[in-house]
Amino acid sequence: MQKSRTPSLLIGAEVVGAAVAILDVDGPDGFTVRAIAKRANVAPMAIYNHFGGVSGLIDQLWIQGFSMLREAISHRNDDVDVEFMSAGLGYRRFALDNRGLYTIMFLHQFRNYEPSPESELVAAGTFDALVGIVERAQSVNRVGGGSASDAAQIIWSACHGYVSLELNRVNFAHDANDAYLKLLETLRRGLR
Amino acid sequence: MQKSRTPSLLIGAEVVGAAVAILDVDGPDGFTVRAIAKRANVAPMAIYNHFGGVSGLIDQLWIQGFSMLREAISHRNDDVDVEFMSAGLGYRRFALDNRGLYTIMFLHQFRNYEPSPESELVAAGTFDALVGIVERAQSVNRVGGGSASDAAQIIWSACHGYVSLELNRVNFAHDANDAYLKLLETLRRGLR
DNA sequence: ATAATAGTAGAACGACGTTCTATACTTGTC
DNA sequence: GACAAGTATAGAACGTCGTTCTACTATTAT
Repeated sequence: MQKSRTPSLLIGAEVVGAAVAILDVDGPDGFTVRAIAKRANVAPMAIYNHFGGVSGLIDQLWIQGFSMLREAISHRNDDVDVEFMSAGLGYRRFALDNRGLYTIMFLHQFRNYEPSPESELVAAGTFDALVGIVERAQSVNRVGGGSASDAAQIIWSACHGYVSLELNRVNFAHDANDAYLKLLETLRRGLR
Repeated sequence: MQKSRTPSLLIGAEVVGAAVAILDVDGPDGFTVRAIAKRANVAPMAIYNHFGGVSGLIDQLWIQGFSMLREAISHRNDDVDVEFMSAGLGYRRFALDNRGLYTIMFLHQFRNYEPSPESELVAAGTFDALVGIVERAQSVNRVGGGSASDAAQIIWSACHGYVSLELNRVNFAHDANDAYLKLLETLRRGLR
């Protein structure tokens, strides 16, 4: 017996919300079609009708994650030092506040999933936002004159590595907040 | 009909070898009990008899990985700059040469797997090796006088982040080798 | 030669991703 | 309000997964 139906237009949002909630709480282990559908009050088939399967759903979450990350690191400021620090702090805040999305983006290789070309483009756009920050810092000689891409890759690597280890509970620092600040300062000094 | 038997003493090594080989080539997707057993010319049950299940096998690989990583970053040298750089380069070389082990240690959350307390100890020991390098650098004022653990965490974060993104093909640098060298130099300058 | 040890094959269980089908709720149109 | 089209639903089904159990047999030690 069929109890009720979720309107077409809402299904996408409900499923995405349920998927994120499950990832936040249970991690990849709880991320199953049946569990997501149940939490979204939706039939398992809905995930296939609306996203073309689990890979399509993950792709949607990937895109949402990189879009949000781009916003999280983008805080234009005339003081490039302030802009750099708030980008770095924003990166970590995004990861800690959106563990589920960060898991999809960086922490887990989902079965049979490969990011679509469109998803790769969004990720590249997020990276470009960071390159922009570096270029503005270079224009006032706060960062050395080498390749902006290389410097951006270095910054991203360091920030990602830190939160990645932190989320996996592999942080031996005395104060996690303080150590991250030190990391950002180290990058700023080192990149001069 | 039973064709032949693998002697008890060899089963462990055969299974570990097969598991690593599968991870290296196929990644986590190919990492199944049946596939590992087949490649090792062993019965699936052997994994349960010898390792107590998949979790036990992963634990063994985790321990082997962190032991090898410890060796890979440990190259005592009177010149602390040389020691630092060879540790950094050794870290990346280990990751690139042992993608399967690195996947288990950092890149994938395996279903129902939590590192055992013994495994955590080995990982902590690897981190301690890095702390030792930092302390020797501090003793000759090549690294600032703050917490050695914090500095080690920063270095580990940056190196892990770089190879993690690189292994996931998220590297926008023009020359991956060159950008990694820049990363190490940046850390060295920034940590003064 | 005999007995203990231990690796083997194979069936079985529940849960997974995925596909298919028939049903019945919703929505838009007359 | 009646009707047709669209679409979300439940449920069965397939193959594969981790895991457990059992009967069998190759190996090893006595």
